[in-house]
Amino acid sequence: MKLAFMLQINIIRQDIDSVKERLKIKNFQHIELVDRVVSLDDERKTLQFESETLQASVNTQSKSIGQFIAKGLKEEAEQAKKIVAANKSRIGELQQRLSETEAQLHQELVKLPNLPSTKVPAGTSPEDNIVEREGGIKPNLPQGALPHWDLIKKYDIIDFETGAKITGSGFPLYKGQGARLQRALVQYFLNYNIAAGYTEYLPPFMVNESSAYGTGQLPDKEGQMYYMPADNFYLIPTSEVPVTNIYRDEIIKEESLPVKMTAYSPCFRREAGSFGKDVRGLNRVHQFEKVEIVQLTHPEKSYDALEEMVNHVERLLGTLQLPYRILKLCGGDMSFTSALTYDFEVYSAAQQRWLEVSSVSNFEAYQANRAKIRYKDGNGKNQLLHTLNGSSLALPRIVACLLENNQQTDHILLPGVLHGYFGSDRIV
RNA sequence: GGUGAGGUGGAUGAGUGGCUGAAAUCAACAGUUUGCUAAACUGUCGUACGGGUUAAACUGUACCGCGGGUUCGAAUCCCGCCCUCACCGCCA
Repeated sequence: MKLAFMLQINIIRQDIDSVKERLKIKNFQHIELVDRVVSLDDERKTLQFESETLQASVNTQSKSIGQFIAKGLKEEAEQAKKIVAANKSRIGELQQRLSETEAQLHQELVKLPNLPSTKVPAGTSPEDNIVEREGGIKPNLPQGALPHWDLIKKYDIIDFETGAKITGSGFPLYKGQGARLQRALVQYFLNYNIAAGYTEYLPPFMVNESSAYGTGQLPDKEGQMYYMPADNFYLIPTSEVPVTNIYRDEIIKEESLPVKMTAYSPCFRREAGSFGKDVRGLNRVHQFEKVEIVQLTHPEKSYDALEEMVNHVERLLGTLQLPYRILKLCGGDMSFTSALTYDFEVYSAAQQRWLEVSSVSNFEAYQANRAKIRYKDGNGKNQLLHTLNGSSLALPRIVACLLENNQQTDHILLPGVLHGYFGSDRIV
């Protein structure tokens, strides 16, 4: 971690003004951090230079002490020891200040979010997102159509009340056909990703602090993750965290790129402070199932990979026959770590609103810098690669839409691709 | 949870206080040889942060799991922690 942040400061120093400009596009509120970070880095360099120069002379002296002793020149040895002792106390002070400065620099640096790509539109709220395209057909629901929170009761497939009894609100208890539908969707999504060349992983569902820093959840999302103090572990908010960290501190052969990985995991999110119909039913829960795709790519190929991933998710949504739209997020709505993000939303016909079901992002070198994920280039130099990820897909809102959009008077029809996995063409 | 062994460069693996940023072997890369492949031979071959340079060259410091300590000097000695492996206990 100590080494990695050094790389980022050099990128900032190359063009301080443009860094500030791009942070403004991201609606970042503390632009002054950039200047602070640069001046801390100046201080660091000065201290380091002075301390290392002194250390070099100490090292030379120490060698000569060894030689004096070997030749039996006691007087000279004692003399040299005195000089060394004087220098060492000075080095001690410098080192002290240096490590304080480094700690401050690191502390400030990790507060800086990723820079948005030049393709990102300015904006501060979801209204400023740009609709790239829409697909699928919105259904005309019959009179008396029910929202999913009523449908799940009607068919007895998800029990929020008992989930709340067992754990708390936002922890759904899936039952019978509801549980089976979860399993069917996970299976289908994984197989779909594997067919596109992704390697399947089943990762740990808790991560340590280094992993959480590596992908940028810390320090930004501290408090949004469930934390286990006894072991200093975090429950994962997405399998992006463990999966990307598979390659933390690794150097990958260039010819092995891109690395394509997929994983199912439950996701745990505290999501404090929301209420009302935004969080009703499956719209927002503390634990949910998700299948994720992650790519590690050559820096020059990452935007091609992003497009490929967007198309991949779009086709997947198409097979579910749900009406969807793709948004390019504006600077202010993007995550801390992202350089460019496309959100996928499906249309929830009974609620008559769009629900986010996937978010596909290019992090460029931001995560790679933190997690020290590199490849060796043609000149034998280690270079940061680019990381990307996306949901394919998050289950709850998909389920909400499947239920609402396909409801009939006494059953719910499922799309054809799920029949085999679910073992039936309908929920009854 | 208990006991024991161990963590050294891409890999294997030497190294118990200065001549060790680290032997040797393998892998990798470059070259020579070779009809091709193979083999043989020669050379290169860790990382990070500084100084220096148009860029190099060159040069300083640190790093042998992590963090402290002893010493003029630590991979090597001491303390704490983490991890891995083995066996035992418990257990899905």
